[in-house]
Amino acid sequence: MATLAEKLFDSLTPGFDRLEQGADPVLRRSDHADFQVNGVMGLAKRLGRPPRDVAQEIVDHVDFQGLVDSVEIAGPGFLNLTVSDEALISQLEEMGADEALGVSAAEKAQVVVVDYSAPNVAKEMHVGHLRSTVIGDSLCRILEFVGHQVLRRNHIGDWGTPFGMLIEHLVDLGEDNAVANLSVGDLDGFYREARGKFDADDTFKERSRSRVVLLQGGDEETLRLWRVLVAESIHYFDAVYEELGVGLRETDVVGESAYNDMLDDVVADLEAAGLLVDSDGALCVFPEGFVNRDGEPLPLIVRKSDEGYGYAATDLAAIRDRVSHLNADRILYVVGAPQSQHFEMCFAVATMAGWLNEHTQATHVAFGNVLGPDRKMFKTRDGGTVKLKGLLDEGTLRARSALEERGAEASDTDVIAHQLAMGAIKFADLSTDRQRDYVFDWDRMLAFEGDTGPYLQYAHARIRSIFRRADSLPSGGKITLTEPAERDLARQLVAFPEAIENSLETLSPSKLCTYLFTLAQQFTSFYEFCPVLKAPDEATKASRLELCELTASTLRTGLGLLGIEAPERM
RNA sequence: GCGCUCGUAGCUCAACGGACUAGAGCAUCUGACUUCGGAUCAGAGGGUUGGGGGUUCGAAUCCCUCCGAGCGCACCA
Repeated sequence: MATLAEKLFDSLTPGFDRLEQGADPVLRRSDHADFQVNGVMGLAKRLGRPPRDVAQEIVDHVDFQGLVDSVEIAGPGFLNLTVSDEALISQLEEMGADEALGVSAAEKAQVVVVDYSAPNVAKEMHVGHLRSTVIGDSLCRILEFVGHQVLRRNHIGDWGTPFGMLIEHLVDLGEDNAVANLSVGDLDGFYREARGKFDADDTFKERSRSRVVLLQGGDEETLRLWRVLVAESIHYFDAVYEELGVGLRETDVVGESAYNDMLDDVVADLEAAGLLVDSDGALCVFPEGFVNRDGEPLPLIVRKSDEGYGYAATDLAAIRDRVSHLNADRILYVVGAPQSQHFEMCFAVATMAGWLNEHTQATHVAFGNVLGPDRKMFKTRDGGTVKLKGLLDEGTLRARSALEERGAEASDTDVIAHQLAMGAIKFADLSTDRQRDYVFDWDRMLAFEGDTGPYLQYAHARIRSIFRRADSLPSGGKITLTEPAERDLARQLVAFPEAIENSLETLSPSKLCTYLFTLAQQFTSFYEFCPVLKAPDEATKASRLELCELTASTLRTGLGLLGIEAPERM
């Protein structure tokens, strides 16, 4: 269905086209009216005419067909549009009848590969994985919501030299013992012990090195041991995803090792394209525009001088595979900002090789670091990395005690505490612009006041509470907008599709967060001023119940797209 | 040194080249409880948008320059 903004845009177009074909009205939401048109000034300038005259001429030639109550020419040449209540109401009714709440499906459904989370085998997931996992998950949900086919890819670190020492450590412990060890979830302990022996014990170091050779050589027994490590780790990751409520499954895991067999082909392709240069024994591609410290061309090292492959080769193989076998139209990499140069180089090389082109695009969806309250990298008190699992558990504990303090209404405190905690953590993360570093602060995100996940969940729970007390449920009653608070709420409700569109365009769930917070705020204001169950008459009550229903579904749907649950009560 | 990202209220953040008051949230202060859930609402104070130039009818936003922060810059991912 068409959004209100689209309808207004369409009625404005003839007025602008008369004066200049294709001129953009630059229609925006406004504080001064419902919408404002900013395009007149630019157009007037191009025509060399006084802006207010142009504005008047446009107004004279536009038929809003009842969408607009008043058009006012303001300031240097703005058009302020006040939308008619009838238009707002019919928009709300369309929205209510639409499962997608007015969000139209993408014009062309694309195959979108979203690469996110990517923890390392035999290493604990830490805060660094939180943003990738949470942002990636939300983007997947939003993309699917508008009809794209999303392929989630968990590019786990399951290959490379550290596996020599890890496998040898596993052998030392004895397999059963090691598995028991790992399944407890103490992956860091396992890794640290292996590392410790590797640094301290020359024999162990030597064994590790030969083990790497065996692994790369495809030795069956070594591979079997490696698979044990990988399987145990994935099992552990799954538990974390489950707790976090993220849609990543074991079938989404396509780790680095999955590309081993394709690396030679990557080299062959690049060689055939004449891109490979031998530099100190390493096979490199030198994409234009990248220089090192000394101003010399910077290579992307495809094959190291020891003939081994590094992560650049794997990343290139992944692009090649995703384009040619998965038929991806788009590939998103939800990976930290520090890697941006690496991805720029990979994308440049992939473009040179012809894997990426105007039909298939790769985008690095970069995000900033997680900082502690001291604005430094978030670490534990003794300087260690913060384990993700511990963080999630702590959040749940904190949420539970907050619930108990307030005398929770719900009986299943454990479930609610968990939903609140995950909502708080995710919302805090998602609501900050991706690019920026973000400050992790329990007190703020779980304060349950202000711009937080729990505030949104609370707004939703309150609406559900009204329905529990109501003798009749919303049943498509006629909506009327008399109070200002009703009108403000209506205006915000119909803007939902714009919020989704905006999030998608910028690949920033934070836009959706802002929208939902404003919606929740406007709802609570409405709730304060407009009694629903004690409305002055039955018609008003029915109308307000409709507004409640629409708000509840919008909140539930919006939170769902962020990966946040909307409990019935709390 | 080069490159990328960024600098907005005491703190955490918005603002797609647009307006008469640069917005929210937290914190502070003032009101509102016989409450459809006060985890709330209404209101107040708080800003030369890091500094300086420029482009523009109009700049937090674009360009230049300086200052400051973080990250990256050849065989680790």
